[in-house]
Amino acid sequence: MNRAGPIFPRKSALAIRIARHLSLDRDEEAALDLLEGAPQKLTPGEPLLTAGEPAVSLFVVQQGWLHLSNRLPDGTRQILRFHYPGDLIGTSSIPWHHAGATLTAVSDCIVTPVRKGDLGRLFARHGRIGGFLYAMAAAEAVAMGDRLTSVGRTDALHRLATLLLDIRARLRSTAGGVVDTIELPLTQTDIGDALGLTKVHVNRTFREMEKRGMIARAGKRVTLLDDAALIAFTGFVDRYASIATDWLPDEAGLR
Amino acid sequence: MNRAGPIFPRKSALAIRIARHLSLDRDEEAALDLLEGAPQKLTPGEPLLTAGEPAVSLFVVQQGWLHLSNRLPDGTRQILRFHYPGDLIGTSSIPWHHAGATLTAVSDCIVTPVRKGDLGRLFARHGRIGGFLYAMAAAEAVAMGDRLTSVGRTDALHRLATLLLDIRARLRSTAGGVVDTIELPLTQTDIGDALGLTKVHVNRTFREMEKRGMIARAGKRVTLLDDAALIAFTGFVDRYASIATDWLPDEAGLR
DNA sequence: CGATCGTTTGATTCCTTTCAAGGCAGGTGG
DNA sequence: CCACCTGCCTTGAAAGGAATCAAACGATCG
Repeated sequence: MNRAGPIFPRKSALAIRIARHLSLDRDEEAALDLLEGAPQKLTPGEPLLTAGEPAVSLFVVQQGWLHLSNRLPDGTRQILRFHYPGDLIGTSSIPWHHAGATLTAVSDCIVTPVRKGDLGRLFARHGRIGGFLYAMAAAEAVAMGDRLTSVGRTDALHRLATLLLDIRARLRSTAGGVVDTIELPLTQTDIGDALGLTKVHVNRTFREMEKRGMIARAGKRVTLLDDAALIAFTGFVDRYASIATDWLPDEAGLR
Repeated sequence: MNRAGPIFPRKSALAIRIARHLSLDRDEEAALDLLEGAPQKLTPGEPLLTAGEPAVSLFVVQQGWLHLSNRLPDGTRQILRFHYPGDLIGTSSIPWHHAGATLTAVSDCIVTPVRKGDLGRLFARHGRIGGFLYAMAAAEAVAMGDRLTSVGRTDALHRLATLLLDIRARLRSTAGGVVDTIELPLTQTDIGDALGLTKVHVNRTFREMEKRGMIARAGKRVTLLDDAALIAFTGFVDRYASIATDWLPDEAGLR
């Protein structure tokens, strides 16, 4: 890797994702090209934005994983969701002047800032893109609802299995191809904080899954051994496979 | 009440909420006036939209409460959030052609439909309103994150206290005035499904809160006895108090 | 090579569930 | 007008899943 400058596609991962769902006209493409600022690198564990802190920008993930978390008065933490390349993150600071939750890098990351004012202009001038971002946010809300369901109503085995399927589904939606082995940059503590479990119990649950032949592990690498069985076991629904845009007018319909 | 036709403000509760945060020009007001279809009544327990069902419309809550829920293969239910007047609901069916979760009336309700295509045109032509809807969705996502944190990381007493504060905060943001007594249309089973607890334990937790002098109950009416103490106890943050719109261009800035 | 962070394992405790059943209020039908 | 049903609230006893407490082990790092 070249240290002199960021190496990632000239096109933003967000622009690529949008273009995959929406056919953009010249104006819209130009607006997206000007949206993001200079790329920024993060190392594992580095906070990008802390809850309560003033926030003037959102960010686009270009490379790496991050997570969004809350901290309780007693110090315990809940991880709300994980973010992957192409995600527009820091949306929790849109409705207020301060960040509503904390963003932390999980792996080495590259992100690009989007000033809130610029996002506002994008919404005002290129509403179709705004509509797509709205749909993306809606899909993410559904995914968070699935997590809440998992945490609120299922035991540790189901929660962990669902999380693994969920992570795999997102990696697939980015990577394109079929992924069946996951390289997990997460510690068992992180996983526990995402699932509402202690790290000790996460560990026991991993072992239980191995013993049952649901997964195989090698270091940080996890392989899902029987897809169909896991999906049947958890009732998992992939929310990332696609996002409908037919409810948005096509270019002509803009009038 | 007059049965001949719906009795609620000519103005939609959504338009009122938007206008409270954003100063609308004539065009935008007109667009909002045409957005919603004929009002529809619901009785308690009546489903408005069921997960998996094809969905062509969202809805605006004009009166009453509803909840959004998921059901697991084994029949258990998780309530994801409650909806109140002024909320745009059914957004979980935006990214797909089918509803992503189930909407059910909690009390007597009046809702008005918004066709997805009409919402799409609103986004494309009146992007500032789209931006506001995006901010509203972001605030709701943060609130759901708070719920997830509560369910994943706190015990029954904290969860219930937080829920009561949350419900009270939303009623206040609608009702305007100071509300300290809540008229709960929810059964203890509903509350359990929202908090990831059994109805039995919800009951014991209510009693415990009474015993500790945190609340008083009379039928379905709950009174929060010591605000400051409850807020300190839970670390509750009111996410509904306000929504920033200064990141959106004002009318002039539209260009 | 000590130090630190993360994983693993065991023993015990505890919060919540499960199972069971009585009580109460509102609605229905005779 | 009242017996009867049904849904919801309430309470008790026992069982269970996960947390807590404790400690050993392994790997990475300066």
